Amino acid sequence: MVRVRFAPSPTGPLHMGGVRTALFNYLFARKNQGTMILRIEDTDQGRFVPGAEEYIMESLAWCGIEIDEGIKEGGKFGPYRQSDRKAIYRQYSDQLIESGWAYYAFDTPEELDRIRQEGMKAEGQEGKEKEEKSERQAFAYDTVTRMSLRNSLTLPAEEVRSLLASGASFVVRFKMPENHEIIMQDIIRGEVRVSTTTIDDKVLFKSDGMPTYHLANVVDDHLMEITHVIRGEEWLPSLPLHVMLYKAFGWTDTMPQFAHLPLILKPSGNGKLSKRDGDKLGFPVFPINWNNPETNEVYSGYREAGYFDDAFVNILALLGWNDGTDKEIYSMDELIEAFSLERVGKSGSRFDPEKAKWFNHQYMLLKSNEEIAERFLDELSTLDKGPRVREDDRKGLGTEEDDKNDSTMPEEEWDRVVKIVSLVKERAEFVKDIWSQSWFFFEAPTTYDESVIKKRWTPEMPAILKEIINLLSPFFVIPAEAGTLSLTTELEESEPLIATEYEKLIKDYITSNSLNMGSVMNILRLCLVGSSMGPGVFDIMELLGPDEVVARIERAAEVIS
RNA sequence: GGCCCGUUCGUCUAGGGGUUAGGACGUCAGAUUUUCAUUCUGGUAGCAGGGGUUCGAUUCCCCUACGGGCUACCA
Repeated sequence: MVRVRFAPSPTGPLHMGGVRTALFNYLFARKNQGTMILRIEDTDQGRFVPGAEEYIMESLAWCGIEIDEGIKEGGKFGPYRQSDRKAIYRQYSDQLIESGWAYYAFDTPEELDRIRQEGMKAEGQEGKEKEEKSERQAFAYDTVTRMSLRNSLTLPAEEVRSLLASGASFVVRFKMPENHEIIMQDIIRGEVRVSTTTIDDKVLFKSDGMPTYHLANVVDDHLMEITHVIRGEEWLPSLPLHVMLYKAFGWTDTMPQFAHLPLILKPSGNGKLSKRDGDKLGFPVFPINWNNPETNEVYSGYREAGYFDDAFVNILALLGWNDGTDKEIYSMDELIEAFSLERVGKSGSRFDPEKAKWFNHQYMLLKSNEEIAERFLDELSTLDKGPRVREDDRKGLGTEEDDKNDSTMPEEEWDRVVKIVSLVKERAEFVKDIWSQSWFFFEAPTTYDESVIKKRWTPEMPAILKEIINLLSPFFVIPAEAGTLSLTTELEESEPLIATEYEKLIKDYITSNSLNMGSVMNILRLCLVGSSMGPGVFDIMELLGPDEVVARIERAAEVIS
């Protein structure tokens, strides 16, 4: 039975690299009918950030990453928050001391800092004689230095006992064996060997009574019966320690398998993508908006930037993984089906925001017009733009509950929006682009592109436009003389013109009068849209209806000439 | 500095001892179109360098370079 965990620390928002780690855990779990666990690693009380835990859960939920065991979901291996498991760790720390794998250390952080400083100076002087630029050897609490520091290895047993009894502050350190080669297996990287002489005596248990990541992680993974540890490459350097810990506890037989994922790098410049990048890079690094409770700053997320949840997951999945085919668009189910850790690459990947947009565009095309229309209307209601939905109708529009297409919107209006979406979505990357591609369906242009006028407008144009108006007037929905009147009865009686009928009407007129197709069409577009953009002129006419088309032509002719 | 990991077009990547080194994004050009865009077609561009091993290395090994990670009583 496969059991994996995603174990973030609630020190702030999760960034996209963290989400990808969660995703790979999830895909692996589902692929193997295993269990996905969310464990909150909050052993550093100093770095606790309010709201981060909720943020993590909401982000994963948005991505469709389902948790089987966790704080909210429960499970037999709880609690799932390390601060709630505090009582557990002490006994394991004690166990290691009893078995000689760990020891008490009484050096204060200040003392150690001072030693580090001095070491730097001493090395610097020494280095001067040899090589000016030689860097100092960083101090390490290790197999050689530990014998000259204040700990239960150097102090008389008596003194250790009285120190502990007096409540002196202490930490527990792992006693890294000397000169031992640790051979590790990583699913992604293969065999990794490290000599223990290069590893220092890591703190396992802090003076505040909490374990460090290393202890908590190993103890919890063991207790929670984790079978595979899938985490970022930044943990690879501590793998030897963890492996030694399993050995020290006598848990080698049930030690999980490890897979260290390559990192996601910034698109330009150096380094891995980091939380601190915030919005500096010109694209979001967070899955959903993050409101920093300390500064009240808001950092943008993919959700709010307009990315579809499935597109975002797809983008993440292909950062460092592929199934060996040319396929690039995957649903979550397809990802689960195709996923394997063996096909995760070894090298870090730079994130390409341009390609991310392309992915979103692909999902735009894939989704139904109705789904896009709903999102579009939601977007418009927050922008306070768009269809002339009456005030009382609009009330029903923005509310969260209203998932199905807005019942308060008249059906013809809804159909019209869907039609508009179908016309412009192929040229949109995000739902918000749909407005900039289609606003002229909802409001008449007030300005007219000068360059088009300059290029296409001729003295004969007013007469030509007049002729076109005459061509269309027989199809008015609202008779010119009538005032406000009931349009329902009129609508039922006359079928509105469709695009091909407009096309025939106008093209016939143009050819029979041997006019220039390009000029007339472009001027027509200019009248309707105000510039040279948008879908086919006849499609625009169909959706606008003859009354509006004529009104716009009249207004444009007046303004331009 | 030390330890560890990595290195195929600008980017994401496939491939793997003998290939015209494949795809995608981007970019450029052409075609289509009444416009912008889409779309289509085509082009551009890559095995970090040096040594081995081998009949033959981009592929295997070593070194160097470069990139990245870690080096806290943070995770």
